[in-house]
Amino acid sequence: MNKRQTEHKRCISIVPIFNHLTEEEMNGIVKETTSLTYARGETLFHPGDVSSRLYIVHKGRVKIYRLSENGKEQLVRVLEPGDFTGELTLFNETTVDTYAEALEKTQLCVMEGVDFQQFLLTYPAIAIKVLNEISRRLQQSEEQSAQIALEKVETRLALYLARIAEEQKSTTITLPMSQKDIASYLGTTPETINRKLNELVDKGMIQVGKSRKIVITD
Amino acid sequence: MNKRQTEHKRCISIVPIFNHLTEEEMNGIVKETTSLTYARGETLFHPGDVSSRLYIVHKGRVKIYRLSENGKEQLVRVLEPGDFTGELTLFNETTVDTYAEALEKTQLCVMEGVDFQQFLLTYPAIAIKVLNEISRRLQQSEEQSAQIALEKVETRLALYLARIAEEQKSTTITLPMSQKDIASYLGTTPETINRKLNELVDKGMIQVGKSRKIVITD
DNA sequence: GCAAAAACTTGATGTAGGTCAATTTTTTAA
DNA sequence: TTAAAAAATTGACCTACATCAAGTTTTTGC
Repeated sequence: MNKRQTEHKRCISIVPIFNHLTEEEMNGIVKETTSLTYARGETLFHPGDVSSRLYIVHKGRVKIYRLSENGKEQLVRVLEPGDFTGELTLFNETTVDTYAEALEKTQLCVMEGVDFQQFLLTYPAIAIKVLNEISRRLQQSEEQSAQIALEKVETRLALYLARIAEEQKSTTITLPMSQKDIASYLGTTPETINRKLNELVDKGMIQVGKSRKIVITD
Repeated sequence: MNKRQTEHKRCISIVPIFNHLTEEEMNGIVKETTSLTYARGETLFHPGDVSSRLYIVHKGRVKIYRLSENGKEQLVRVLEPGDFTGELTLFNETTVDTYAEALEKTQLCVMEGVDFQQFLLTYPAIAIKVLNEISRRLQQSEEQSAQIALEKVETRLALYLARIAEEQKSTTITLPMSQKDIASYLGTTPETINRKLNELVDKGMIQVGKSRKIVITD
């Protein structure tokens, strides 16, 4: 196995949906993937692309977002190492309808949709893992939708901070993105996020430190 | 095959994800399903239930919705005959977090999650079909989320009417639900929907008739 | 390390649409 | 068929948040 393949394998092996495979099976996938590297700010794909590729993040982070006709941005999701994305409607030739942009220097493994589909047919257990992951995302997306529709910005922000605290298993958290991106994710504006953060400080619920550090006191 | 089984089979055979199965395969599923009937307004399940069942609509319609803490409702989706729902995170024991309520007299086929999972392992092609369907839903949900976050109510309503027109393949449409439910679906209030409909009439873009009929002139 | 870019901050002002309330119309179910 | 319930309609008022603008601070990339 050459150096490039070793690199791919390292990528595949960290992906939750693949990580229970045997050595041999994993090598099978490795053959089908190629590796790509993007610099911060570079675009992986954008609406109109007809790619049906599966992207798996190896190192770095990728943000997935949409634009409205008047140019406003909605951040859909941020991919961390081990996460994947791509048009998973593997049968129908669908057009991409989101933007994907590297938030920092990012390395990905890429697989053609048709290969991935073949792979799922060979390993149904993986298909079910993928199904689980997509279902989880669907549930999250529907919850997000409901929150934007029903909750005030302050509530959404508080819920968001609580989730980050849970993810980071600490009441001292580092925001994983800029206030601008948080605003875009929560369906509001950077100014409002900033003001609401201040309100939470005034209410004694949080303290804000340098470089996106926040201590949750309530 | 007895009468009840025939009934089930009729149910299974209309579901897009199952309808390419052979006679024999279909009979295999039929054995695993039971039939349920609900009256208009009855609840199929609600948050807190730990059921992992798969529900397939045979006749009638079911609305899936969420409630915020302050009691406001967000309509997530309406299931028509052939549609399915259920916690598809088949592995992890997840708790239901939505309400499901029959919009009219509704007949469903029900399968236990564990049976369904076994089924997907046996027929990987069906797993991929389900994956396709869930991916499509995810895409729709993310689009919905972005629209609520970024677009004005008038735009959302116009897009909604356009989609209904496309679904019904006509510029004379019958709204599939009450203004109250449309409001809930679009993340606004019945009063606002009513006013925006009137504005569209004033602008000469639509005409409204009796019993939820609308003619789209623009 | 430094210049440029991006992110953050704060104030002033405007408005889309939410809320409340009361009436009329339509639908439902017995 | 009809009474009761639900849905639609309309008006008056209010507020959460967007928008615009103008600094200030932090981060980035060379």
